[in-house]
Amino acid sequence: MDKTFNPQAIEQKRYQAWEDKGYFKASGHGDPYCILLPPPNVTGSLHMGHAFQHTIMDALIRYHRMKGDNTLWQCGTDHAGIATQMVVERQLNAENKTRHDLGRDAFVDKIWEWKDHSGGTITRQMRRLGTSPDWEREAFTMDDDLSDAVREVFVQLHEEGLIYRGKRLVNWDPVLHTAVSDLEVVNEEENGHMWHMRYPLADGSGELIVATTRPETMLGDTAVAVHPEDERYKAMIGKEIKLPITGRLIPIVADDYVDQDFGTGCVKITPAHDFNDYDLGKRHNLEMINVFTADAKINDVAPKKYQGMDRFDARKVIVEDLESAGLLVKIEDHKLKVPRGDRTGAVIEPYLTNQWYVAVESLAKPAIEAVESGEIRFVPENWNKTYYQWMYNIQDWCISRQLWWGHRIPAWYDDNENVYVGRTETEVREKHNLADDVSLRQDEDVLDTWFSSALWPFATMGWPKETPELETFVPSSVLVTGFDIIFFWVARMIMMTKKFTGKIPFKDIYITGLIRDEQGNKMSKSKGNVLDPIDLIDGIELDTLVDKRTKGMMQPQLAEKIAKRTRKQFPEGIDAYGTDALRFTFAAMASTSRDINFDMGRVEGYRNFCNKLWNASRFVLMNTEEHDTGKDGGKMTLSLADKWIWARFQHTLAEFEHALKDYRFDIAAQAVYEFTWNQFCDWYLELSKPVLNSDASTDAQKRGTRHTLVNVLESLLRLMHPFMPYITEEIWQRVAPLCGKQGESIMVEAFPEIDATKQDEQVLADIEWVKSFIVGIRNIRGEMDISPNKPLSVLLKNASEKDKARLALSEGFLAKLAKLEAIDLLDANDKGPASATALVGDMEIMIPMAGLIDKDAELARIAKSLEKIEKDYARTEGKLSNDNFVSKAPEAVIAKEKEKLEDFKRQIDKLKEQKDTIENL
RNA sequence: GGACGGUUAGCUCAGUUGGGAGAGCACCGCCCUUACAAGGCGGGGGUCACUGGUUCAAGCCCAGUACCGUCCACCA
Repeated sequence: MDKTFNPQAIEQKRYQAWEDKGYFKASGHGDPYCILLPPPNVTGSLHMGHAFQHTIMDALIRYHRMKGDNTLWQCGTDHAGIATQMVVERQLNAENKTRHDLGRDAFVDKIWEWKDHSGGTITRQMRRLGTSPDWEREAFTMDDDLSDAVREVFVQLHEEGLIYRGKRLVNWDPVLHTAVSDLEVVNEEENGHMWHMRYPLADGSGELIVATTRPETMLGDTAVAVHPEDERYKAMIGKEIKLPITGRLIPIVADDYVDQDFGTGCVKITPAHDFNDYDLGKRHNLEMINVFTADAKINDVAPKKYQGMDRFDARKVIVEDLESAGLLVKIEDHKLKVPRGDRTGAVIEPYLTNQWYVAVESLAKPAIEAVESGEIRFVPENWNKTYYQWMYNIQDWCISRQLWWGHRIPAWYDDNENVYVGRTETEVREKHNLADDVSLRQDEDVLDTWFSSALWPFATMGWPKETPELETFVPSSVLVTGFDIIFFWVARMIMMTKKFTGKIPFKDIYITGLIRDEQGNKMSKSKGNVLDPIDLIDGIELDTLVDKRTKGMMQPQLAEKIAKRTRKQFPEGIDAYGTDALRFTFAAMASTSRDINFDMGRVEGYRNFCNKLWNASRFVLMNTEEHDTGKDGGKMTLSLADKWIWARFQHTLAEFEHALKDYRFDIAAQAVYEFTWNQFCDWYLELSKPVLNSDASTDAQKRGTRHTLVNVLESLLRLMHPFMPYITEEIWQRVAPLCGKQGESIMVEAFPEIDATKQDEQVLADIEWVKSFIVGIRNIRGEMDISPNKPLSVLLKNASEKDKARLALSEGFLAKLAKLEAIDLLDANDKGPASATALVGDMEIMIPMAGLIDKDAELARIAKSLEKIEKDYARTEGKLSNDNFVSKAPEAVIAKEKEKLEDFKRQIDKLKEQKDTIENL
């Protein structure tokens, strides 16, 4: 084995072997355990959020697989309608072509071509991360099976009247030329203006001043609204305005919606271009005049002058025209929320079109109940409030998109615009008795990508066919995902799965935190703070990293700043930390907090941890390979340390499993780390050396220690495997045979089980005694500047029978670890020579000072600990002298305090005694 | 406007039912001790944001304040 752990050397070959052997498939026996991978976009590449969530899912999957469960990780990718279409369109644009040059069929073919060729990036990267989903079941939301499910759901919902078509105001993306759902619109506050415009009354008797942030929409105004109680305008209700520029006559209406105190108290109403105006228009039966084209230019309803102008150009011209007509009162600066498409960033336009909708109310009810009843559990629990808040106010879902890539809506129209819904055109004709010569054309639109994602829990299991998987793996065990898609995806899966299977889709929903940069900023290309998980695994040169962060930016002017910051933060580039270190980092950071600031220092720390494990294993192997490890029998005597490390391991194992049950991966990781480094390496390996290296040890003792070394390590590797699959496999292959194990791979071994016979509190206490003995001496050495190499003779004062018994059990350990050449007991009344002392319970360890220890230094050391203990003593005494405390606190607490007090007292007495002795030298 | 988080060591974060403030990194000192310098041994460092309350006892429970953040809705 190399002296330093080198992840590159092992990862690839191990993964290939696992996949080739089919270890990722569900075993078919045991309790079902299933996780559904949130299907990443087929266009996507692995980002830190994926890597984090996939690590957690893989840890759970590997754990349950090792526990013997019938474990399935269902994976796949999402066709990601808009994202994918945009990627391929950009490629066409580069060739100076548009999708319209190709036509729909050719364009869709082109996307499939792209998918076959380039769609595998993210699944390749998942493999680098060591994830173990059942790749043979990998699904794609546009696969035939899933498409069948989509059509089936659509038709059934339509038959029940839960899918309908309607002409309504929708969120329209004028760049993509498609409707989008509410969730795909992001509202951000931006600086804008408020224009105050004069609207003259038709009878010439006066005017109203309206305030608007969108003057160009005045072309479509069909009313002016005032509050019914507004004294200023009450008299004008019912009169007409002569709309400037168009000259149309529009009514003044009264409506509660108007806020008297905002703006002028007069609102221009444009029902075709504003959601609130739309509602108001319906209440008042107003005309709806659409003045925009699909790309948000002024259409031919408007006066000739404005036709064909972009909406923002038209705004300028209209404001100018109003101004020159003396109709512009003033322009104020005004902050407003601007709706933008989450994909394009284009300002979304409320736009009147025909779309398909899902009526969600009846679907939402059982979905809410599933969470309220506790059948589905959010972890952390608080997320259910977010879920309820949205679900209680849920709006009908616009599911049609004017795109080419996606599931085409299974609806056909005849020449009279009658609509027929069915699984196929043939079915439609049969069902509606349409003769072959009736021409039918299919709806041009496709479905929202999230429509098919909503079916993921059952469509991937074969629905609508009745399959064994549907029976076994619905509901799945846990959904691991981010809070950003609770509405988009989680809620809709619950609704659809309840509706079509009658079952819940998953029992637990573990909501992970969001990975941010070390300062808490969101990682984004424009901030130039994105980390690629693969770069953390493989490492990356500084120049390459700078290139990656600054190439192809939307705002190239930021490039220089980003380059500079990157060079400052990573002067040497990024080290190759390896998959296991990265995974362990993610596990260790997965606490309950909703934001996770990714700290490179931790990756480095856990890389060091891998190296520590590697070298500890090297030590174990050096001392066991080609030696008798007791695997074939033979008498074995276990040392105190051997028994202790087993007892300690039981604790760690219990803590790990308990933490995993609560999805506290941070606690689980911490437990493993602490055991491995602070117990196994720092103490047990050191404690094994005296046994292995001493001529006085018997074969049985050596065999016992070797057996323990190799078997504890082997168990530990299995414990760690879910977090760190590669390094544990690599080492296990060498270690397992020394334990007499024949298995092919650690990943199909059983997870360690708690062995009650190895839980031994007495042994744990004994080693604590040994440790404090050794630490006491090391402390004196450290503070008194006594070289660790200098052998010391120590005297023990006030040793009890128990101390003596423990001494007998551990003399070899003490001699070696504290580097002692002699340990002698003092008689009860012998004060002994002037010494530096350490306390182990009531026993004093004395290191005679003669020629070794400076008087003042030792006095200072005593003063320091005396000060500390006296403070503790005072606090405890204060408590116990408080009548309220003594009369009201539980007895156990009081007893504990009393015990503490006595302990402090004893320590103080001994320290004072020491002080006197030394002062009198 | 509504909902939900956060504030603990220089940094990133734990702190389970209230009962002697923790980890990693960073820092200081000593050490290349035959697994590991990506290491070993020892050490320093915190008014637990603030105010008040409950309690014998509060980082933890309650009320309020300040600051930071997220989501939803939205006034033209």
